[in-house]
Amino acid sequence: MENIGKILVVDDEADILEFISYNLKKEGYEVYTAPNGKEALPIAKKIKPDLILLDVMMPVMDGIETCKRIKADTDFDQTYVVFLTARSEDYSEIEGLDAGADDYIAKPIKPKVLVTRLNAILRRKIKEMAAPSIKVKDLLIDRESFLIYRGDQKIQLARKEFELLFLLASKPGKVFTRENILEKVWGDEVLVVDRTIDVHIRKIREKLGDEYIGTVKGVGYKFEI
Amino acid sequence: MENIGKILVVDDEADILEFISYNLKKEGYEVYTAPNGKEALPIAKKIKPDLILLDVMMPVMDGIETCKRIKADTDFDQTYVVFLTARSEDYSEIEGLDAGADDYIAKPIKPKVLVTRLNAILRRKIKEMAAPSIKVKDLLIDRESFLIYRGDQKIQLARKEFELLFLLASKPGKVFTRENILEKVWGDEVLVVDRTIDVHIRKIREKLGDEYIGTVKGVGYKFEI
DNA sequence: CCTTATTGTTATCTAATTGTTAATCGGTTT
DNA sequence: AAACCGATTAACAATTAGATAACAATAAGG
Repeated sequence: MENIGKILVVDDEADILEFISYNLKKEGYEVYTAPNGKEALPIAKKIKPDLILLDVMMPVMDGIETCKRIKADTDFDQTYVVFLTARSEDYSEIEGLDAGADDYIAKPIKPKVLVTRLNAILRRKIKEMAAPSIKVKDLLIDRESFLIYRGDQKIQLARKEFELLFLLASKPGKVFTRENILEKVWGDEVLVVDRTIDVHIRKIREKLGDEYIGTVKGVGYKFEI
Repeated sequence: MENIGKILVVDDEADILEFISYNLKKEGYEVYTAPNGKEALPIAKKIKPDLILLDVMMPVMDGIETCKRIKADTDFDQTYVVFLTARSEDYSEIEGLDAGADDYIAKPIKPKVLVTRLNAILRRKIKEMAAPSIKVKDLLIDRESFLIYRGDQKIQLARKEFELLFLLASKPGKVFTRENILEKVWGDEVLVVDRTIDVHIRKIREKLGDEYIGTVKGVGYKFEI
């Protein structure tokens, strides 16, 4: 699996650290760990993680304090912070929000929930940072206006169609498997059947012509160079 | 987080300085500090802050005096000054007004209040500095008179309708999400439901015709080029 | 204080988008 | 040539988002 992001996990219990770490690595994340807030900060400074997963209750420096320091540091403008909170400590939700956390995950942690939530958060992040427009062949695919320009012709695609084309066009020539596409365009919360993608591909071809999207039988689709 | 403005905070108490600084940075402001009026002036000269947050009671050079000097300097035409005043020192309100302050915040400071007030002030500032009128298609959208001119026809929009149209027209073609619109037109203190935007869009379309504002389903609205 | 205009909410209707299914096609394999 | 495979395509169904109208709350002006 490709490299999809760096995550720093901070928790004082070695078991939990390993459990989370294992599950995230399996997912393809680059995982770093720290046993408390104090040690976490310099590590974070160095590796610039995309996301920091922070236990609220820790010795030395707790999650709230760590989060505050992270959010106060402009180096971490691009870093998401997610709290791990025991369900009983729901007071932390208030404090945590105040400290600037971006999301919460309640303990006990289920691997599926963990991975799903983090995927969702990081996908959002990637989208926000994505280039607003792509130029390929004679097309300009423009996120600002959600239009495809071909010469002075404007072509309007439906939202999903647009996202799908945008994905393929973001790496012309690369074959995206249906699994890929599903994950990136639909997100893993949603469950749709494979054929749905084919149908959307067809709609795009109808609107743009057949010359842009190629089929690689048994593998997936790609934007033709 | 985007860069939304530069703020210079001037106070002789290091604790307060840090407290304010932290809360404003969290909000995305670029924050500078100074311990008194005398030191504040050269810093202000250099960084040209959008807003100066000024404690009234300070050694070396107090807030009133500092404010007078700032307001006397044409370099700071564009700079807002907000006083921090202890509730008991209400006399300062008179003096402060006299010195040309734009607003007051009473100590003890609550982070929410601080941030909300400054956001409001700076939003107002941004609006005031924005181009007073926009020409798009056959429309002249004029802030001075809050009127829309089409040829020699004058069209009157309600305030919110005007602001909304003005926003969309400020970047013709760009799609604004409802979230975008809410933030820019309503501001984050107010909470209104998404449909409200739709209704305002409809009102604008009623008054101007359907050809100006386009809908991008699942995304938002845009001013049609 | 009353009236009116503005602003905001809600429920219903409509149309576009999105998703499913199944028949069909074209190429490959046996 | 028959069976097989995955992709294409058309037709249809489900879902969702937005338009709209009618109404309620709030603010502004006389």
